[in-house]
Amino acid sequence: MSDETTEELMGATYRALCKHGYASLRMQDIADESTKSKAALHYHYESKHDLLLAFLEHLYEQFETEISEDCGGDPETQLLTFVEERLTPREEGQKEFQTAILEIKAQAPYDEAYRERLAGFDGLVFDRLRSLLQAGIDRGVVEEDVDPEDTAAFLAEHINGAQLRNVTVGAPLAEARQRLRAYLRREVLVGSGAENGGG
Amino acid sequence: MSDETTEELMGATYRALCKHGYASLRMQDIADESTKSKAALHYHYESKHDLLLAFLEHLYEQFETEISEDCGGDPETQLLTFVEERLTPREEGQKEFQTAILEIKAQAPYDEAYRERLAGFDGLVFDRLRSLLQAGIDRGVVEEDVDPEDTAAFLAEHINGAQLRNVTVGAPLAEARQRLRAYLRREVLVGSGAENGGG
DNA sequence: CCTACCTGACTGGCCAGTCAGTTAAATACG
DNA sequence: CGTATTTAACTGACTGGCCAGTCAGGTAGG
Repeated sequence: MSDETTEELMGATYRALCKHGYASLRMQDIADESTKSKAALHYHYESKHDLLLAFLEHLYEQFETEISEDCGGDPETQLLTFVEERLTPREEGQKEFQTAILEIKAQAPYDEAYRERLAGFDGLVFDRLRSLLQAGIDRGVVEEDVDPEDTAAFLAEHINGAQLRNVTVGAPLAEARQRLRAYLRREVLVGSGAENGGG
Repeated sequence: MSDETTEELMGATYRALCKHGYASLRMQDIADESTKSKAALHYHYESKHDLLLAFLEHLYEQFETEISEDCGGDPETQLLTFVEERLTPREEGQKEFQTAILEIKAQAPYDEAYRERLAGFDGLVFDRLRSLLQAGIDRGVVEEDVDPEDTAAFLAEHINGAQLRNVTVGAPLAEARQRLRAYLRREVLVGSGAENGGG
């Protein structure tokens, strides 16, 4: 299959997921977002499941590239930016897409292949957080008693939770972002936290 | 419909959800867990969706009762217990059930009725956390600069995230529990946190 | 004329929901 | 009291729509 075709089908899958979500996604929906027919999808991919796995793989590679790009500024800014970026919808349809991904996450326990791909994403986020925290400690902008491993996991959890709570009950992401920023400044970053005001 | 029948069908729905999850739950699966036939379910409930809503309602009432029961001990213990209880599978099949609920949460954006029920659960947890924090402040076991509203939301988010990350990528709940406990002791509770050890 | 790519039409399985009864218990009636 | 009638609670068999996946071709480039 040509790179062009791959790219088109991955794009169509993205758009279809945004429009319809995962649970009610039909092969026809993906075909409708592309210039190809439903049968063409089955020509290129063995099954719907197979296509979705390829899509996750594709997404992983995109994310991997993207995540290593935005390396501008000091660790403090980078950490704040990275964390808040996870909680800020950027493009059109980003929110719908997050929801679709959440649906896939909820399927992970029933599907090892999904689980593996999703573990990849989580690992990327976790590693990034950990290395930013470590860099922060090395340069003295992150508190010395912060354990990068623990804190990275804590942050990864919290980002997940904020997204989930936003999707589930409509809790505003902006507020979750503020709370997490406050946490970072108070607990993690040097020079703006609790040690300033004792009470 | 008799209370007995209601109870049986709600129980059957619970067991079926544990066994099959939400996405691949069939009316037949629920019937199989009860002494009734599939047609009987349709006799009592207008549709599958209707039955599931009734189930969520039932669950809400159970949870509401349960949550107001465990009112033993000081606010500190209660807070720690409550938070950690959310991150500790109790009964058989609790984990599977949490997964099924997560699947429903992921459907909330497409289904207002689900969203309302789930907002109810979230509200129950949030209110409990907030009042425990307030009680803690009043009795001097929770730091005075803690905002009960913000911290309750932060905790609710974090609990959601820990569960999600556990289900999605198999991150151990026990570790998430420890991290959250550490957070509470360090940031929220008086007398065991950062102010003890400066370096 | 062969291969890669693609299509419209079709098929088979799945499953929510329906329907035409059946049973048993309650209620009315002589 | 015994018998007729109604009603609630069911059941097994069926139906109709949906959709992933198939297939018998078609077309264009090498």
